[in-house]
Amino acid sequence: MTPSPLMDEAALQLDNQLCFKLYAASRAVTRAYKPMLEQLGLTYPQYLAMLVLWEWHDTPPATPTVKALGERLLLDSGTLTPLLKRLQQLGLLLRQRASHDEREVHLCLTAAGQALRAQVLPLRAGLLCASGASAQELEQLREQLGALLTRLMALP
Amino acid sequence: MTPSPLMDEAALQLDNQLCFKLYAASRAVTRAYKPMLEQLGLTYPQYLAMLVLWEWHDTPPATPTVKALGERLLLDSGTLTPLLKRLQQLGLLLRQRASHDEREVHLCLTAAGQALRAQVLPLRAGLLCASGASAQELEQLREQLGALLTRLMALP
DNA sequence: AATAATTAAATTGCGTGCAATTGAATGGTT
DNA sequence: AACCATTCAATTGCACGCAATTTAATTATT
Repeated sequence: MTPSPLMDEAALQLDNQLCFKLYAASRAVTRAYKPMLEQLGLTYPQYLAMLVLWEWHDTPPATPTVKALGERLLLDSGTLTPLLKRLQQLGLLLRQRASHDEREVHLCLTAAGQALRAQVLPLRAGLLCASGASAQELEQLREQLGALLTRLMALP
Repeated sequence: MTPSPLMDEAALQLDNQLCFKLYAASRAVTRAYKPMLEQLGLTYPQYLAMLVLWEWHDTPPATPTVKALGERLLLDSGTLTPLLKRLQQLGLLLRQRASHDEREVHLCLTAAGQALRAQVLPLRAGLLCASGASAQELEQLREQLGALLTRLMALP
């Protein structure tokens, strides 16, 4: 019988830390995405931002604000502003002030930004597949992470 | 019947991305640790480094090298060197060149570094407990992440 | 022994994350 | 209308992560 790793000294062993596994797995996934993202010329957070913009390009808001994107990715303007400037310099999107509310900056995919999407699906196909994990297993993990995330977001 | 999120256009929706859930959950956990870590005066990566040093202080290597710590945390010297310098400035450890091999830098906990450990257990008690997740659920998630991590590390 | 190859840290440069502040624009109140 | 509070981006400062290079020390080869 294995004693619960949540009690006593074993509680502080690195291998018993969910937090470390999460931290390490997240970086390992980023590393796994690296070869694919180099093909696209994107960093990992830039790719996530593009995923959202592609998704919203189909079902509005077609040109979301920085704030809306930030709420989706759980990132603030301190992170997003420089990231979006780089995506703009890559020619993938435009950042334009809303005329009806000069505080807002709307993000508008360029033709190149839209076209890039087509390159992703084939590249992505070989990715987690290469990890050797089953689709079912990955989906289960994703759902559990979603549940944890929901609880953590309700905390403070 | 829900179609598999690994096929067609839905494959690129953010909510279907394991990678995003992992990325977001990892940052959310770091956020959840924040109040506790402020009590300790540590950042999250610094805390993970201390966890390893505390663990090894009991069962050797008592004074591991930067390389050994890096292999444990999956971090390189580019990240660890400045982090360890900060821990040294906090008075928690010493960095000293090995006399038998001047390339190696060994990490030696100070009395203050060892003493800090006692503060962690009580603080940690209220943490994931506050997340509302069961210990069983967290342990299952940790094991699945470990399995994914193992596969991802075998990749390139 | 001299040279080449390897190894361990440190350094450099860039792109996040995030707290905190700033600045401009809007909305609400009196 | 004047004032106040709120909101949205941008900015600043600091600490990671990580690729790439550098430096110094050790080991392997010849």
